[in-house]
Amino acid sequence: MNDVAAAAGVALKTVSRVVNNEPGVNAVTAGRVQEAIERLGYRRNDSARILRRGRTASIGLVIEDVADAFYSSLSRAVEDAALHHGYLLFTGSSREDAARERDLVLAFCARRVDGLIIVPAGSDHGYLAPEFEAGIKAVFADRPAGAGCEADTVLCDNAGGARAGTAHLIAHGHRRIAFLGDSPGIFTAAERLRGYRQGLAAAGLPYDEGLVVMGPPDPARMRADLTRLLTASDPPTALLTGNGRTTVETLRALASLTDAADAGAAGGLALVGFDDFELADLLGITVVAQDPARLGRTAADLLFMRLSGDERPTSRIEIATRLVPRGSGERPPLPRRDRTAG
Amino acid sequence: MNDVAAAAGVALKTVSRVVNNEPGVNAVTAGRVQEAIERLGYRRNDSARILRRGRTASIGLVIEDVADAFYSSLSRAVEDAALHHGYLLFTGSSREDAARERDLVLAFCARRVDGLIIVPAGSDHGYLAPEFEAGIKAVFADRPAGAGCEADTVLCDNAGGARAGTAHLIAHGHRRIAFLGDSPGIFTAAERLRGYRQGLAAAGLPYDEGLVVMGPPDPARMRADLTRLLTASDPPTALLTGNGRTTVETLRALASLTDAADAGAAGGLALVGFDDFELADLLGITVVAQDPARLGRTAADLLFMRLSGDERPTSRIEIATRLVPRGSGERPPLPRRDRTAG
DNA sequence: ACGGCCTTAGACAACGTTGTCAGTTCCATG
DNA sequence: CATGGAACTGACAACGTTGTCTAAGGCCGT
Repeated sequence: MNDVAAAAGVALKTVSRVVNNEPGVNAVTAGRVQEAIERLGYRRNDSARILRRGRTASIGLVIEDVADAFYSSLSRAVEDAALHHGYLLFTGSSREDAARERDLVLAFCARRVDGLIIVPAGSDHGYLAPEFEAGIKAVFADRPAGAGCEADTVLCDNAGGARAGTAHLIAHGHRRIAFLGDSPGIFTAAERLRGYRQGLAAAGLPYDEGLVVMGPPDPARMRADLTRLLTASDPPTALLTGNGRTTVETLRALASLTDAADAGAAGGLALVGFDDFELADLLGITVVAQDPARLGRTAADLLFMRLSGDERPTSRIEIATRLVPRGSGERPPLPRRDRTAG
Repeated sequence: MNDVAAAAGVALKTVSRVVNNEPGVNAVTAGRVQEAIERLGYRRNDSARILRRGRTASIGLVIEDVADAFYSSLSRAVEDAALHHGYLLFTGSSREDAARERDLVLAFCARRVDGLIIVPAGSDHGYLAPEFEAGIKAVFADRPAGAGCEADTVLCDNAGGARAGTAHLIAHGHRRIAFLGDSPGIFTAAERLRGYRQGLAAAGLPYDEGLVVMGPPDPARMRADLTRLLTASDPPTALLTGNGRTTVETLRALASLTDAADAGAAGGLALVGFDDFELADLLGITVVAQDPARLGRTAADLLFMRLSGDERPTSRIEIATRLVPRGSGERPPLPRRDRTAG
């Protein structure tokens, strides 16, 4: 900018005015400055601008994994909102690691992002206190913040969705419904388990721990668990899977079991998956659909309202789920076979 | 930092040394400073640091759409590499819009990112010249830069993959193979068309323009085009689809056609899809698999080599594709039916 | 002709760091 | 005891902007 000023024979401040389209510069002078800018290929240094002005016009987004369809949809919604407000977006994946989440968030804060949208992996967000003190705004998405951290939160109606999925299966005649969820430490997984239990209770069905399997969606582990479930003395006739990855891995496991000798009840199992996924329509999989784009958009809207000075008490928004019947969830229970004869 | 210095009764510079773990500070002093830092909740301002040091330890990634599985895999690989090198990542989606790509890139440059990884949407990258002049490093991924822009480039072997897919179908007896590609203006789409033609030529088969349909994967348009293709007098017995989205929409269209009255040859069509996708295994879809993670990793590696001073001439790397047979591509041609009798 | 206002332009400090250099203290050594 | 050097600490400028304040000149009304 100094060079431009020298080249155009004006003061630094005049160049600044031209660059920022500030009024009060004579058209002729502005033209001369413009010409110098182009001749020198000058581009404003936003780092200095940020330092001087105190606002960075950027926000940070911490999700669990960009490569996951749910989070990449969310990501895109946030990105659109950011662009729309003229903000730039830092992105990082926590990979379900609380320390990594913390490092990312603090790195973003060190860059003085104006706001954060966080899908928390950890359950302790005390580390944010000094940042809040310093005026950073944060919105939690998909999962609530850990205790002692007051912030806006946007969630899916996890329990409600799981309850609806369970009720749907029950309405189609199922009495033994297994729940396959992600690690119970994950908020959404726990909530969906809760909804499943509510669904059973509402229909007067007993809760059987033997029908519940939880853990990260590792193919080998899931295949083993499914085999165990289906070869038990009183196997389930329906499955409720707890998230997209789990649903997909369940389908893979079921396919491999159907091929194998110990196929058992795998063939006619009813299935409802929590979270929609690409091609579920073609595969005829009934799902409880979330709306990750809406989740992201809502979180971003909240954040930008805060950034524009909104000081209302923090809110907690739940986004409704929608049951999409596609066939797999409407299958009636298979008549029980005597497995000892198989 | 000033406040911390005052609180600890030391000079600014000493605090700086402590914060940056520089040697030459007495343990006792360091302790006092540390204590003040914690008491005041001080966090270093990286904006100022960046301004002073000239390096931002951040890179910008411009892709086509985060919500697309191919790009989100690529994204994740880049993110991992960035994190590994201690860099932060700006992300933005161009949405296949050259102007948006340009705006994003320039915004990143204004923030003085150290490097860029770009999946170009536009074909003119003259706007980058001043940035290169200023020392920015850029790597193009998935598609080459427009004319007059010398930079490292990492591509898939698009033509080779399409050639292999075509050869695969020919090897299974097909003679009339349709190609369904994305808009011909997109580099990868054009390259894949080229590979398809090479594949035909290598087998001595004629190139029939009537068997080629290109355009953005819009469901309605694709359904109409497929219907037209399959109800023609001499319909194809096999399809080669040009990317993930196209494959998926083709499957949807085929499913809907099979339901409909004018099903025609849709049922027994062989299909090879360019680009692998989630659940292709369960659906039994033969694909020419790309490796987006490797693409991203390679691009990031190249970039970080440049950032660490590598001055070798720019390179252009092609990543091999891999044909994954899963059933749909191994179906023999259906015996031709006399459509006038149908 | 003069004072006041508006337009345009520039000087200067400040944003919060870090690199450079200089100063102080203290210990070991001659 | 004097001296050299190592270890530690601090003063100051600079990074490239922008906000504030002041100055110069032209125009208007009186």
